[in-house]
Amino acid sequence: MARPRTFAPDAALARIKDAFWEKGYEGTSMQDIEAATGLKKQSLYRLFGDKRQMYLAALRHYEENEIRKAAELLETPGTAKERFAGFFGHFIDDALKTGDRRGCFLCNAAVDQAQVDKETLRQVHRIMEQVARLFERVLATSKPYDTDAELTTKKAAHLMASYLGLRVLIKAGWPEDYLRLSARAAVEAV
Amino acid sequence: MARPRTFAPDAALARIKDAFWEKGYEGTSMQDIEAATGLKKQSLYRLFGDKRQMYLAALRHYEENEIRKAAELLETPGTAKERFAGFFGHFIDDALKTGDRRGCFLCNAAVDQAQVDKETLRQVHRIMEQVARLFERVLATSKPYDTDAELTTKKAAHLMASYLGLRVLIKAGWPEDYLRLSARAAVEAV
DNA sequence: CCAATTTGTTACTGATTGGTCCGAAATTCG
DNA sequence: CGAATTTCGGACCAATCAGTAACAAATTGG
Repeated sequence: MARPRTFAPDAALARIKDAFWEKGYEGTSMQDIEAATGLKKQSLYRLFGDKRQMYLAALRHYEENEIRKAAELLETPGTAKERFAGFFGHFIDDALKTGDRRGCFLCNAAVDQAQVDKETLRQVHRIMEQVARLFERVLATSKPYDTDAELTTKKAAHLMASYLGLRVLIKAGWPEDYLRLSARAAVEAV
Repeated sequence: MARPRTFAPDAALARIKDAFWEKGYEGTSMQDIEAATGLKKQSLYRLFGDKRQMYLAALRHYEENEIRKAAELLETPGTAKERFAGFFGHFIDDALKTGDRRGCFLCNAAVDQAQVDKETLRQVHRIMEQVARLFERVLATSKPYDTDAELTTKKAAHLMASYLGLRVLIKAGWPEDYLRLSARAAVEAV
């Protein structure tokens, strides 16, 4: 009884995520979002509410797609060191291969919006906690099978910082060798 | 022969730095800067050029003040581990005590402007390199007196990532215990 | 085929953006 | 004191911001 929409909302959201990911919240105008999605404002507002809700939806999309993909990267056989080496190496490879310097959307959001918007802060913290738990799971389920919970948490906390820091180093334009060194040291500490 | 200015340019720049530091480049309007400095646009533009130059000047001010202060934090007696433990601990203490969640301006700039503006990228990278060299110097001049240059570089690269990551964790609202764990692990890897 | 309903599109809103112009106030040197 | 010079302050600029209202096109159910 109604005209069906001519676009896939999820595909549009993926584009919105890309836009915010690249330029940040304030750096992305509604015009940018229109261009990225090929949709007009009215459709966007009807679908997502306002700009802030689009940002939060983009963050959720990042969680459900990119973070999920990253989690799968850790689902490999091998020792904990090997698994994390592959994980860290992937982001370096990717940045060098595609020249993608957008960094980690989660980290970007923490830096440029978590301060301004409490809901963003909550979401960022929640998703980061998820990642930390994932790291702990990997440490506990692969050689040398950490059993001390406190030690595991500490290692995971260190890996979190190392991961976020690495992605900032990538954004700051450090050369490949330096990134590899940093990643190697992080993994060796596991 | 001319009317003297009624404010100290450096003090004004310090305020501008604070504004950008807190809200980022796009998040800070000229109105915000007027309010922060107590100066009018005309004076600001005459003194610094345009908004982008104000940002770059603020970055330099950060380098010459905050980074310098941080460097002095490392100028303590003790082993390398002790010196870095004090260094990392300071930022955690400070964030908890003052509630200051602005993070590291250098890291913020890398995340939100290095991508957009090449000069910012250059400056950020240059200053970060300075910090990395400082870390290497500390590793080489305190127990256990690292002599292998490659190992020293690797440790410094790891400390850089750990430092930047820690400051992102702080922005993301992680609790004190977690921050301390992360810092402790980073220091232990030295 | 027609009425109901939801889509997409155009035009517009008031507010704010970074930046400029120009006159008035103030200070120093002659 | 007076001329030169510079700072300061408000008005002003076009462009852009996020968001809205109103209208036309399209599709489905009756």
